[in-house]
Amino acid sequence: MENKLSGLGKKIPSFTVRRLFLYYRALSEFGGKEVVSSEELSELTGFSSAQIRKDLTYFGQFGTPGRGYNIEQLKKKLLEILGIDREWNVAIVGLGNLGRALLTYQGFKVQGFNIVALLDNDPEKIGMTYQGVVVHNITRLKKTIESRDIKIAIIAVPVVAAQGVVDQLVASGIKAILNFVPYRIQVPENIKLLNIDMAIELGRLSYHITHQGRLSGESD
Amino acid sequence: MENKLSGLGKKIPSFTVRRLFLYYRALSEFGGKEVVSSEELSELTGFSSAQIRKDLTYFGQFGTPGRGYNIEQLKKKLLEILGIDREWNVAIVGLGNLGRALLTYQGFKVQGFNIVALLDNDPEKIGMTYQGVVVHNITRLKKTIESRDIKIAIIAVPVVAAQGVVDQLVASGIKAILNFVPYRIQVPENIKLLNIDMAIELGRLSYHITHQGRLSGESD
DNA sequence: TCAATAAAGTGATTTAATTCACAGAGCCTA
DNA sequence: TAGGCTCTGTGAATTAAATCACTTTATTGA
Repeated sequence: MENKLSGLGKKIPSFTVRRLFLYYRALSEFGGKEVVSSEELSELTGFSSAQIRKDLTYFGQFGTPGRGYNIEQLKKKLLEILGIDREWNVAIVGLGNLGRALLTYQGFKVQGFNIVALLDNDPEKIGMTYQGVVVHNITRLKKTIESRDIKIAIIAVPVVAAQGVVDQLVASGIKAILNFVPYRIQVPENIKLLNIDMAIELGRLSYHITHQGRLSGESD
Repeated sequence: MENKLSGLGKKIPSFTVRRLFLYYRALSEFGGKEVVSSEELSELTGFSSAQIRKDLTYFGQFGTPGRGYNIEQLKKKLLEILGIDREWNVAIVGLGNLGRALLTYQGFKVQGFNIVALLDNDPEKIGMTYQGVVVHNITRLKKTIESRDIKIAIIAVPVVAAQGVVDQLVASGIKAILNFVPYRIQVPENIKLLNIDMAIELGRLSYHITHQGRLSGESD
């Protein structure tokens, strides 16, 4: 248990990581105050104060009993824990409407995710520049990923191309993939794959409307 | 317990609803076969066969012991359960890059979600037509939502505008909102709000890379 | 018509996540 | 500098979800 910050030895619930990010965001909206209690952070984020305290203690003891948490210090710790105390080079593969929209999404840059490479297989797009970044032929994927030290890729290609692209990304040394393709992609277990599937979410919404008024206990 | 299909009386886990959608998608990829067992569906979706059976029995008994599930019949049931056995009118509020990309996303239409209204407050955009749909001034929100019988809205506006837009949507009788704005929006509890927060997901990816090799038990 | 078999359905168990509730640590005031 | 107060940190209890493992039921072939 040498290094508390790493969360070594304990199993961190997946939801804890999500929440840490939201704590960070909430803290960033604070102005003026120096210290915040778990109770105040609870009101701001909607999570229970007990949960906030427990989430934080997975990684160490950051608070002062009787006082609360020093805001700047806690923000710094959260940045470290989440690994966003640095910049990341990111590639987008697939420059259809969604891929191009993601490229312009400001939320990424703010958090230090820089989109430094674009890849597509459409001859019309190869060579074009979007937001100052040139589109390369997907055949140059490995070279691009390696030379720019890219660890994170966002994919927004057609379903039929998705698994092939991912296989190439994995072979190129990518570590994490954000997948917008509505398809169950396979990756080796040392690679982190997160899926954003908008169709599922719409399905959940229509489920909810359809079952309104009944206790169908869907949360989140 | 009159109507099993509605899930009345039981509490349905939120993840069950997600999975039902994925079962439906998997079944749709089947060709030729008439019947499928929970074991086969398990291989196709990655969820355990026991979980699949349990998920389905929340809504009734659809299978035949010793045989499996009739594919066409099960697909039909899943459509009903999810409420996607019909078409939904959907509005997009906010036509920045993301909003426009969502408009062209084919995945929506395929599942019967028709984007029939676009709303923005930018004079440059009002009156323009995207994908055959005219952009209306957001001041006409209520009128638009009501006249087109829109129950679902997708919002992709700037953070500062988000809560205000949602309040208007709620006042207009919307039932469900898919929110792409990285902000914790408040809604009355009879309204379903789902958030897609891409920054959180990137945060999770960088967390994972940063803590690689340690047991930090993040799943999904 | 009757095994044998295959797979659904489901109560019991296990595992994971959240909440509870309180002991103890640091701060402030008199 | 003691005493009260506040709020963290954390085991214990609870709740929720997933898995296990057994029972039941339909089907098929002899």
